[in-house]
Amino acid sequence: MGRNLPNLNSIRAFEAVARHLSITRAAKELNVTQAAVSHQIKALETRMGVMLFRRHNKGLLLTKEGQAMVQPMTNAFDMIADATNLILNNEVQILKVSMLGSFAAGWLMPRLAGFYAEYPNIDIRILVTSKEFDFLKAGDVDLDLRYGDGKWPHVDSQKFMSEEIFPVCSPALLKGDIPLNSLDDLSQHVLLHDHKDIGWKEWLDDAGVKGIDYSRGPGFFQSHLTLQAAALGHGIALGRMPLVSESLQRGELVKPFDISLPTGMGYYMVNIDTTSDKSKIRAFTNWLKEEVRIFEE
Amino acid sequence: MGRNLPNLNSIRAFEAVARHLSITRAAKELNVTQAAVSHQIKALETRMGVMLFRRHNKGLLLTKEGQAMVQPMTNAFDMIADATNLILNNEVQILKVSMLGSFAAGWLMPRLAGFYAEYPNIDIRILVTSKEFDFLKAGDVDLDLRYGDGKWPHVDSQKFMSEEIFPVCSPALLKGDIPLNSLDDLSQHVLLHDHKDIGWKEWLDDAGVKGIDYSRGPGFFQSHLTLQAAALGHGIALGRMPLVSESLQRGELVKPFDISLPTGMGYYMVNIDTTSDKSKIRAFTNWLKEEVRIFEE
DNA sequence: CTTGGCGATAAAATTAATTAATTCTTCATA
DNA sequence: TATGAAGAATTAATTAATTTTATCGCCAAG
Repeated sequence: MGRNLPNLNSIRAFEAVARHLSITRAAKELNVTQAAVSHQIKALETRMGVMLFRRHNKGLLLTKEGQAMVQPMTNAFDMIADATNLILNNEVQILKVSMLGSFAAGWLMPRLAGFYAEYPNIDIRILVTSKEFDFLKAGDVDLDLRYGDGKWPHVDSQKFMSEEIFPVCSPALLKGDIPLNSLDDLSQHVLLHDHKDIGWKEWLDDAGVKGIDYSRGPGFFQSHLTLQAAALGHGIALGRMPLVSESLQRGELVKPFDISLPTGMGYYMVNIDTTSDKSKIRAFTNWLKEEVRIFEE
Repeated sequence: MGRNLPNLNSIRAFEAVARHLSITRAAKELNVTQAAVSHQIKALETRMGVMLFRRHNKGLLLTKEGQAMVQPMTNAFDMIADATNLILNNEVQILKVSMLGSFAAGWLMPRLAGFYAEYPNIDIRILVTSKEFDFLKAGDVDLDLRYGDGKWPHVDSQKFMSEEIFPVCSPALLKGDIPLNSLDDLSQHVLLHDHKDIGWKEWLDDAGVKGIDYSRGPGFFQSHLTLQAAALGHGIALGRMPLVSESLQRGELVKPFDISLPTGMGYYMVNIDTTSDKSKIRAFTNWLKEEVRIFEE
């Protein structure tokens, strides 16, 4: 059906300008600059070979040709919007994603509202896993956000974030009696440990700090508890980067030094349900990658 | 009216694919590659968070969601196309353009069909001028395509093509008894002259040919007659580039050498009617510039 | 087994859209 | 009249979106 459609984006711009009779206001509605809309209108007029607006003292007026276009275009766009919204509102998709609780609480959850706003038809169900994803119970999960080194045989994974570690402590500790200005001051403080492979030893080595007994201080079996202890001012913990994001954001923890060390570990997306309906998964993974991009810049 | 419209180009691609139930056929209709349409569909599905087609062994099938979208989208695009065509077919614009007859015949006319095809609502009326455009009678011309050096005081002109000169002769002459292989062979031939400032002397100087009496041979008062004489095999003329374009195209004349000399003269667009309805003028001048671009590449 | 048709994909290239920074116009007001 | 404010137009540059090219994989028909 060889229709001879004009450029649809120009038409959209035209329709908005015609409703407002103002390029500036149309630009606001379309969330672009006034210049962008002006360009679109000019291009459309050139392509049609007809002026659509009469430029006037105060504002614009539609020409006869412009007049004739407004109503059909408005109707057409309403139609498109209605059909789209029907699907976006009625067809709620459920996307089941598994991940570590620490990742959910420390990084993902606070961002998820943005996803809901952008994809009102996709409902994310978070399944919290303890350590490694249990393949045997994988039947009802679409996507796994997995922590590790990416070396899982026969698993098609895609990295989306790298882990980094750096010291964190409560802001009160910084203002306390014991100074924490130089790296050497660390020796005066309690070091809090978690039970991960890369820890204080590696960070101190990387930072070039010598003569500190990196093994002293209490250890916790969950990173979460270590961070809590740090937030309570009990000492200095090694924060892990996506995980401490929220605590830093809220000011519960601060970064006394700006030296951070990649641990070689990271977060990976693993597609579990390889059957149909890839679109909801793509929608989520694209959004996730974009959030990471923003987070890291 | 903050509608939440999806990307309109994807929607157009979707509508075409849905009608054909084939990406390849839709791509043909849209005059793009199959890959382009595939990308658009994927992007739309991702953005909607819903699969619109079920990929099948043979061809595609619409999903429930896809089904729901087709009819409204088809209607919407029909509406847009109808409104557009109404203007394009009913509102015929007349654009009056003046130019030298030699330019019209030698370059513009054969291309004009392309303009009519692209802008069915704009009717070009060509007014042939003899030498210089007569400003006193300018009232009923929108645009002047003027030949010269561009130095017209108080005239807002924009160059769109440069003139170049080079020898041309009839193809029969090349096959004749007198050879025309090297520049020196020119001395064996009749040189045909027109009455322009830059001519055989300048071209021969530029080509580094010495010892040829550049003034011998008959002269004609109109370039057109000079070229006609050359086409009849009466000798070798200096062709001027936009003007001999058609004769070269049709094979009436050929270029024995590949040395061409810019004369410093050229063709300029001069806006005469500065009042309203710039769009038809822009449509024509944009098209003209594009034709020149294609011509010169 | 091959072959051919069709869709998906990745990377690169090309186009189109957008912005930032001005400029131009047209009043309204000092 | 100046002067300034508000909105549209413009230009050049940048950024984003689209398209292509080339290739792969799948499946069905020979």
